[in-house]
Amino acid sequence: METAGKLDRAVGARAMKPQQIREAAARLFLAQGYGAVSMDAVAREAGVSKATIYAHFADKAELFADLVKEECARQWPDTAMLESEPGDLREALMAVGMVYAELLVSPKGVQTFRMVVAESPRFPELGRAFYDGGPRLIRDKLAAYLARAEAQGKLALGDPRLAAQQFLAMLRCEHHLRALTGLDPAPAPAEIARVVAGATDMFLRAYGR
Amino acid sequence: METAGKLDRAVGARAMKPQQIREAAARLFLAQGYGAVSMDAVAREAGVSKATIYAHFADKAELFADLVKEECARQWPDTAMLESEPGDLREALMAVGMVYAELLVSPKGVQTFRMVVAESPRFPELGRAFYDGGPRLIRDKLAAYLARAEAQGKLALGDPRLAAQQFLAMLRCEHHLRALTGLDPAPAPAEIARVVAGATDMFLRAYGR
DNA sequence: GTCTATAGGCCGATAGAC
DNA sequence: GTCTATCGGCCTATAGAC
Repeated sequence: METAGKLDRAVGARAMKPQQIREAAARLFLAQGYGAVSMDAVAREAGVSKATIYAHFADKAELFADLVKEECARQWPDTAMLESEPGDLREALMAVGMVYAELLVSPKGVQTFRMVVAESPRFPELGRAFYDGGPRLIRDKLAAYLARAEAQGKLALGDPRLAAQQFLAMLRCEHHLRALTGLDPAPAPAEIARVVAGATDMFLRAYGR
Repeated sequence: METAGKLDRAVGARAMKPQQIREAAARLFLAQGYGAVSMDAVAREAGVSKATIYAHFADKAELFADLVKEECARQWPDTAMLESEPGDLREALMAVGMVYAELLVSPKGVQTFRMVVAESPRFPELGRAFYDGGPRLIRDKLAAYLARAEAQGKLALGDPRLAAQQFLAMLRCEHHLRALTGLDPAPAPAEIARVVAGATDMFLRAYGR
C-alpha cells in the first residue's frame, strides 16, 4: 500500500507494525491467556500477517514473555509520597493504600496478576519481574517510611518490614480475591475506600502512639 | 484382559477406570494447566485409551471443571475449633492461622489457587466453588467466633466481618505471593509460624482488651 | 519488511470391532 | 466398557515472491 508506505517514512515510524503487534498481543494475551490465543488471532487483531510477527519476534513464547514483563514493569503506581519525610501518618497510609488497592482490583491489575500466576511455572522470569517490580518494591519503600516514622516517635513497631507486609496484605483483601476469581470484576470505589480505611485504622490502633 | 475383568467384578470396582482417569487428570491439570494438558497425555497417565475417557466424560472442559471443583471442595482445613465457645483467643487465632497459612503455601493449595485464578474467566463455576467453599466459609466462621468473643468482653471490634477479613488477609502474605509466582515454592514452616504469630499479635494489639 | 501460501504436527473427538 | 485406528481441524512456524 503506497500511502501507508509514505506515511511510514513521513513520520519515521519504522517501528509502527511492531508496535501494533505489541499492543494487539498484549490485549489478547492479558485477556485470554497464553494457551488460548493463537498467532493467527494476534495477526488479525494487529492487522498484519503472521509472517510479519515472526519477522520481529522469535516465537510465541518470546512475544508473550516480552509483553507480560513490560506490563509488570509499567503498571505500578507512583509511590513518591513514601520518599518524603513522614507527615500525617493516617493521611499517608490512606493515600498509598488507595492507589495500591485500586490497582489490585483494576482490570489491568487483575489480568496481569492472572497471567503471572498462571504462567510462572513455564515462564519463571515473569514471577521475578512481577514480584521485584511491584510488591517487593512497595513493601521496601513502605518499610523504610515506617521506620523513619518510628524514629520520629510516631509509631511503635517491632519489625518495620513485617508491619509493612501486614498493611499491604490487608489491601490484598477479599475484593482482590473476588476480582481474581471473576465473582466481582469491578468492586465499587466506596467499598475499596472502606477496606483501606479499615486497614489504616487497625494499623494505627496496633502500632500508633 | 481376563484377570483384570475378574478383579473388577471381584471387588465390585465398576468405577475403577473412571477413578484412574480422575486421579491422572487431576495430577496433570493441577500441575500444568488446562491448555497445556492433552487428552492423549491424560490417557497415557491413566493407563487407558482416549476413547475410554470420552465414555465417562463429555469433553475436556467437563473433565477439567469436575476435577478442579472437587479439589476446591476437598482441600479446606478443619475449622471445628471455631465452632466451640471462645477460650484463649491467642491460642485459637494461632491455631486457625497456622492451618490456613500452611494450606495457602502447600503444593496443592498453590496449584488449586493457580488453576482457579487462571481459568475462572472461561470456567466461572470454578471461582464460585473455590470462594464459597473456602475463603468465604472460613471468613464467616471466624467472624462469628470473633463476635462471640466480643460478646464475652474479650475484644472490642467495630465490624466482626471486617476484622476477620483483616486477620485472614494477613495470612495471605508475601509467602503466599512468592509461592504463587514460583519464587519460593516451599517456605520454611518456621517462617510461616513467624507470620502467623505476627498477625495474631497485631490483631490482639488492635482489638484486644 | 511485508505479504500469500503451505508445510508439518498435534489435538479433540469419534467410528467400529470386540 | 474398552480398545485401535483415524478423521478433520487448527496451530506454530517457514518458504518464497515482491
